[in-house]
Amino acid sequence: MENLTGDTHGSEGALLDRVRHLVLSGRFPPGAPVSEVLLAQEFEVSRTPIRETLKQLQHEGLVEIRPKVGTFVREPTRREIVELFQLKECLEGMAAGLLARRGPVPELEILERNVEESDKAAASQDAARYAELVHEFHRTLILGADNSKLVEHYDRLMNQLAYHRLVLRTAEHPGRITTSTGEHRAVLAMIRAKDHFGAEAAMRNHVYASSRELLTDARTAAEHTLS
Amino acid sequence: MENLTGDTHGSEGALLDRVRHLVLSGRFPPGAPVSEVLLAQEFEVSRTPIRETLKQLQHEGLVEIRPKVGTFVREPTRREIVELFQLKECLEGMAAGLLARRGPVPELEILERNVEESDKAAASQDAARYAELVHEFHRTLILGADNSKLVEHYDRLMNQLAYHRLVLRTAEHPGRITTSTGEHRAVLAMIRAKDHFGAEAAMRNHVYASSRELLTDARTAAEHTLS
DNA sequence: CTACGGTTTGATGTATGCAAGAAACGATGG
DNA sequence: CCATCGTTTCTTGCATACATCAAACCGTAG
Repeated sequence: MENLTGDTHGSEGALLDRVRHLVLSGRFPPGAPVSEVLLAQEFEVSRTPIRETLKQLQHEGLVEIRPKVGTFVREPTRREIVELFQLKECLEGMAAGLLARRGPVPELEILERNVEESDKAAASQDAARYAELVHEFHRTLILGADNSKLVEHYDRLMNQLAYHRLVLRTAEHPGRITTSTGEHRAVLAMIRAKDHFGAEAAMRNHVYASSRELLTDARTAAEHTLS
Repeated sequence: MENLTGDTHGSEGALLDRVRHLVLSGRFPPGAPVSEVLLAQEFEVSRTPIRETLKQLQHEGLVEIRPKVGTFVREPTRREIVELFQLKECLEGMAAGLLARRGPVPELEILERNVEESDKAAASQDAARYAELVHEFHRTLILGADNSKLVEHYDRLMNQLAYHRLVLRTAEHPGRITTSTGEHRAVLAMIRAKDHFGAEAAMRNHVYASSRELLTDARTAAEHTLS
């Protein structure tokens, strides 16, 4: 589950990943300032590489840099989250379509095994394992599209969604587990049938359903917090 | 035609845009080294802001930074270009669909006027004006989707496509002019009819056709260069 | 009590100096 | 003549010092 984005550019990206992980860990509440000197002390480096890292994170949408003022943890608005899910739907639908066109590729077998494992995890009510498998399914699908630029944009998108904070809650819905696996199977069936059009539609439908679930969940969770 | 991306973050982005413009101007051939000190002298600033700028451009895919070696103008491979056009098709199709759902919005009138102007430009064989209008059409469509994250990803995508180098050649095909406008009209008709499904399909078709044209053009251009 | 202006403070933005490493160059041995 | 190894040189990578600016603070006047 470590290294979600998969971008380890040698030794440089290590710092970026560490800072990103720190920001996403919830140690900084949304809107909190992220001081350059504090991070520099934390990671025992100078401000210069920290600055570059923060610029990257700003580009990823994780933090907001107000010039001459400071860097702050960015809390995405509900609207932005909806927008990001629309994009997710678009990109993952595209991936499903492309994968369907490719024919029999090794990624298909990985996806097959994934749904099998998902069934086992669902049967044993292993929410953590199930969430991991869901993540793996989506990422394998993206990788299977064989489009490196799609992967790049998808990674950026998922970073913007602050993956850790949002998506992992899906597994907390026991009812959602079977539904999700069923939708995964539907997508796979379309891909196997080389129906790229149907595969795209099925994937879009799945992403849309998941996002709706997450969004209503977030709303009720927020209401619970308020009450 | 300046400021293609529209991202002028106060005074900071100015340098970024200038460096990007310089890199895209063809003054550096693909693969050429982009020295930090040279850029620093060119823009009369220190190496520090130049470094940050180059990191951004690397993130945009315009340059490649080899650690401890240098920064080099990145020549996208043909495959990458194809991948980017696939993404373009996906994103612009999504935008057309979203715009169709929105109903009557001011962007629609802008698009209407755009095709009118395009006809005029085509009639007078004003290739430059036509190219400008084509660009404006696509960007208005993206903006009309009312999805800020889509705009961000689209801008990044267009930067990666090294817009100046590739797309502006479209207008050099006299035959393509009318075809393109016709496809624009088809998309607009679907949007007016609130057929978001058809709008997306029409837009995808248009982007695909344009990309095919550009890619074959690039191939023949390369062959001409070689002969 | 409130509004306003000067000051202080703390942050970022930039410039510069030094260290480290990779590629190019040349000398040397075969 | 060619391969190889040491050296040189140019680059980036990082650390530090200074400049700059925004926001908070406080004292004062109304």
